[in-house]
Amino acid sequence: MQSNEQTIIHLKDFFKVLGDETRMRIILLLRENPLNVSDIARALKMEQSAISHQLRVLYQHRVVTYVRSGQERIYEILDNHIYQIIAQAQEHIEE
Amino acid sequence: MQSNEQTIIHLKDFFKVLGDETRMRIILLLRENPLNVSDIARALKMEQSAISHQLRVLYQHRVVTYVRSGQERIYEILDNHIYQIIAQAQEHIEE
DNA sequence: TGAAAGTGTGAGCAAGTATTCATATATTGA
DNA sequence: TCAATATATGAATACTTGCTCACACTTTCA
Repeated sequence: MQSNEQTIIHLKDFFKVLGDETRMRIILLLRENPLNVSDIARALKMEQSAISHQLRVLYQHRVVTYVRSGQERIYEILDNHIYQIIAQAQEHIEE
Repeated sequence: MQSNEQTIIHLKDFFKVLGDETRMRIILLLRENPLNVSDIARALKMEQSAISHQLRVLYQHRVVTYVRSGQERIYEILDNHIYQIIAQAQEHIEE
């Protein structure tokens, strides 16, 4: 396991993205299936704007991507590998 | 993979702890071997107080523990499983 | 007992961040 | 083209957080 300066920055940035309740909820929600912004907002009972802001963070950090469908954007997880990490964290927590 | 309210809170809290540069440095530093507070501060070129504050966060979240040795506290990682999670995150990032 | 060394801790401050509000942009369909 | 719908975005604000400073606490040893 390497741990130079760049790696450390990338690691903490990655974990920081997961270290927010709203973003974590979005990630877990998208495990079921892709959803558009309004559906996510409704599911989490939050404003569309707040979700949109967080989706941007997730997009910029390559956690999610989206496909257009008319005027909607259907967001989905870019790489399901992230759920392995979350599952491992969950195991770790439950000890 | 379960994802009720409590689980989500625990997950984001766990990731939030890892989502800080200083704490990540400490964690990676302690992979080599246990260290006391002064040594950690010296290694990271930071003030003892700042390290002490962060060690408390790591301790409260059960990432590290310590043994007394005279007036020193030798900190060590509580569960090495955490390095598996970090390694997986690193793989994820490098894609 | 008293000084020294190692560490912990509370207050304060500066920087970062998540949300809301208002509004802009983009797409569709009439 | 124009209204309606979906989403994005900038500004403002409240909240969080990491660090420093000053000092308290603890242990050791002379």
